[in-house]
Amino acid sequence: MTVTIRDVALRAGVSKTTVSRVLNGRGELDERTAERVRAVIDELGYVPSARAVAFARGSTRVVAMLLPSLAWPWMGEVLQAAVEVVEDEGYGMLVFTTTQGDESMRRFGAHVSARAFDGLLVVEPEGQLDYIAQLHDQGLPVVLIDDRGHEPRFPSVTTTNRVGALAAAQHLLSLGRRRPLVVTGEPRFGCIGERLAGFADGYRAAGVELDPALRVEGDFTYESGQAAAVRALEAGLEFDSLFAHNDVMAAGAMTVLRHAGLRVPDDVAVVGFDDLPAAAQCDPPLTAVHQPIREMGATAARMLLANFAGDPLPSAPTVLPTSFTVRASTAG
Amino acid sequence: MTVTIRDVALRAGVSKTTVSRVLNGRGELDERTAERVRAVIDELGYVPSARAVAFARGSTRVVAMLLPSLAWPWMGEVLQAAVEVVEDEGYGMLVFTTTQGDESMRRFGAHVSARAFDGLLVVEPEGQLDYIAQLHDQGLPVVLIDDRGHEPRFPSVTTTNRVGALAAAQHLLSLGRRRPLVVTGEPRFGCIGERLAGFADGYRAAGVELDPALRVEGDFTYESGQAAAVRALEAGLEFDSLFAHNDVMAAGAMTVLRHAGLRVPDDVAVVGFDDLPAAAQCDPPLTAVHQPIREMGATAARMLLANFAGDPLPSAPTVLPTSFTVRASTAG
DNA sequence: CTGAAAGCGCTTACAG
DNA sequence: CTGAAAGCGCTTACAG
Repeated sequence: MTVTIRDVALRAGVSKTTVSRVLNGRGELDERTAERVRAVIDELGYVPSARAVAFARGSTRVVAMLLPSLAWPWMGEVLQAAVEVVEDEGYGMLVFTTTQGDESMRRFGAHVSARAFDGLLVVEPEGQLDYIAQLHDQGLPVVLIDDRGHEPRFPSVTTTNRVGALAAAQHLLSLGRRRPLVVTGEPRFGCIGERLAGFADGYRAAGVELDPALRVEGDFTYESGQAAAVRALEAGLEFDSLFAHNDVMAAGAMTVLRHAGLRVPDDVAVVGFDDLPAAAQCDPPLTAVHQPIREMGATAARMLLANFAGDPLPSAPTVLPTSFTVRASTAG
Repeated sequence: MTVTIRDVALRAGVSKTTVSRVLNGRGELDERTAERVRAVIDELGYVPSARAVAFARGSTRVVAMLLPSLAWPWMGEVLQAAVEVVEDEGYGMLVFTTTQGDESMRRFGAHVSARAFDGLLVVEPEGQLDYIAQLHDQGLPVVLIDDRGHEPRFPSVTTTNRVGALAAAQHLLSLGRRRPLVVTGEPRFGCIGERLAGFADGYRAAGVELDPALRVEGDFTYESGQAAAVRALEAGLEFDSLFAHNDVMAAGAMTVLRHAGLRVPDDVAVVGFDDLPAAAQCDPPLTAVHQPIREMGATAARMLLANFAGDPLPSAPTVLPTSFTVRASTAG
């Protein structure tokens, strides 16, 4: 049989109330009594039932994270970072993915309604931003990890897309590259506009107006990076560098460039965005704007936990700075 | 105020018992009564509290997964597959990682003791196989997803390492490659022995005894794949093909080969193991033994859920077959 | 077919 | 400093 608070109370000769107090360090209590209770707890190997505590307290000590497919490397990174923070506080992390579309959301909604967790972390909630906002308005603590520039009406953590892209421009300029091909993500995302603007800012500051023809749209996939490079080459575009809006497209593009006989970085210097671990494993290793993915996940989780402890969630987005990692794809 | 079973009972003019019955479809009940109760449930938007149900039933409808860092691509795949299965049954998935070593295990142990979930999925429990076995012996439903050949004393799902490696050998032989360099993982893992044996089997069947000198040890990382290739080249080893015990080492090795002026597949045909999505994004795209990672995750999750429903967990490992994916790294 | 009542294992005013 | 008692919101024998 599993030991309960009652067993401990009986054995220690105190009330359950007292045991509960030493467990939670609440209320003044005679240090000797506490000592005795602790001894019994150890002796019996007593651990409070998570179910009973959750029920009695009305909170679960569990936070949920809603994200698209975990099969994307970016997701593993944020999740990992958030899990670590949450675990440190003894909380559990419940994960939900949206790979099944509406069906996923229906299932997720059931857990929300059942109040199966105390707070929520969200990543890339394409199409359900309104639903999430509604949950937030209904009182569920929510923090969005906003890598797509959604700028929602509820708490979020994001990064400096514009400044990051500016750094990419400055780096390429410092290498004398004045005709960069830009491989963008889907323009409907706010971050794409920011990255384009920041990049243009950098060139404009050096007196270079970017040629709109040197812009190809991708969709963040490897294949779209390849396709973008193919289109640019077939169109006979002339470029001495390439700035892709994520690492993966940069990698796809580099493969195409190499097969076309172009050398990276000699003929084309390449810069990515994200700086995931795989960036270092490209050939050549990829220079990239470093997005603080882990910090974003950890910060969002910390905000949520602080909120449980009584701190209000900041209404303005929390912005974490990008940095810039130089590797062989630009640094010969 | 959130609506409870009491509100529904009152409004429908029945007892809480009856409401509970229509909720759980248990016991015979007048269809008209049930209909009326359902109407009230809809009207009030009633959803049973997950906390209260878990407490009353003594089970949580949550399964946990313990895995090493989520930052490894393999992990995202298994997790994703398991999450989908679990979500389909309305269960939640709690994730724990072991990136913090003993501290992680201590925290995880606290959740186990608190009976915070009904069953456990484990991946690569290096060093804590005994602890997990102990949990299993104490009655916690556990399934190991065994990609490392641990062959534990409790339920597990694994794949055909030996047969997979055999297929790699046959493929290389069909290409006329008789001097394969083998880049292994750490030999302490059972799967490595099996992959070596299966590969040797294939060659032996063709009358070729593999040269033990043509074996270099790696540790499953990209860098170790590079290092292995460097060592082989520096040692002046002659090989016309390369079989790496995972994709990532194959990718690392390919980079080194290319920089050494060797062409893949013309000079060296390369085969990996795992066939993660990234294999298709190598240059050239990587031929690989396909490990059924997703099926392994899904199967393990299904076994656990079936066990909750009363099915016994199989005592022998459940073995899922590998397949073989041919791409340009061997198929010029 | 339906309900009253006990029970799941804690926490938390309230009283002393 | 400590305890008796109510309460959290369900499920489940048991009785009818």
